[in-house]
Amino acid sequence: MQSAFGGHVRQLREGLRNSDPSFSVRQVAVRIGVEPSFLSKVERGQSPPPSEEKIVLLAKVIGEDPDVLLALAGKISSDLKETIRRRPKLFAELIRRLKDEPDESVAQVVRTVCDGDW
Amino acid sequence: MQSAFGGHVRQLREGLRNSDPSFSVRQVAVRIGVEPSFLSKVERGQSPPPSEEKIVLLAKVIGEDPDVLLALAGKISSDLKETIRRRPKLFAELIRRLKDEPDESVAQVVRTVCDGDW
DNA sequence: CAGGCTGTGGACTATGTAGTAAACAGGACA
DNA sequence: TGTCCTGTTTACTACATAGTCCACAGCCTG
Repeated sequence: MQSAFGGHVRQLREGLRNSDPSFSVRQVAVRIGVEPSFLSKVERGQSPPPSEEKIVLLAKVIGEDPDVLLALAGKISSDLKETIRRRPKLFAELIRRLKDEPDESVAQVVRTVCDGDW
Repeated sequence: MQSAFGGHVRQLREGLRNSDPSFSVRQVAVRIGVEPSFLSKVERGQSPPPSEEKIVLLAKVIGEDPDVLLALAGKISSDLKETIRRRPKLFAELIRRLKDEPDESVAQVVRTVCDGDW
């Protein structure tokens, strides 16, 4: 596979189209502000994924998590980038430490942050 | 200011040049594998920062933390990107939760991960 | 059978990225 | 005074990103 982004989008959109015909390539394209031919090519992997902005809009329209869709496009939300960019050493170390930890451990850290009295 | 990257690099390089004349624009440029004219432009902010690869090399040569130099260039190390990309929901939530926490709190989390029995 | 929808194909474009190549001007020094 | 190193200027290039625009063929419906 060469990106998985397009196929995933197509699958979600087609699913929605079963109950609502307005989820056609053309109409969804218009809703996110691109040409239908472009969305068509993106869904078939003939064009690389669109910009972050369009991906976020698309996520809203097809009901997917924006971070997940961005990840499938090989991108990362610019607000996360900015957060890391502001304290690079701190966040770089944190992320590298958690890199190989299982999901549950990372989730535990998230919960700790949530509960803790800092 | 328009990027701070160039100025920072120049400052570090000039500092090193005081005790070792081999830290000239030309020679450092050769060491990291770019044309001297390019490094010159980068240091003066006349060209945008170079690629991640060159920035990491440059960091080694001038003795700066690669993550810090990448941050000054508005970039993030690709290994961090990849880690987030693999588990987008998990890491997105973690980073957003820590976004506004003080350095010490984030450092505490890092230590927790370090010590903890997962 | 015309008009409207559907998806798609091909050509093109503008901007950004990541530099190279060649030449020029000034200081040091032998 | 010639040559060597210094930083810098200008022009140019190759490739990626992020799309647009127009055209076409197929289906359905009044």
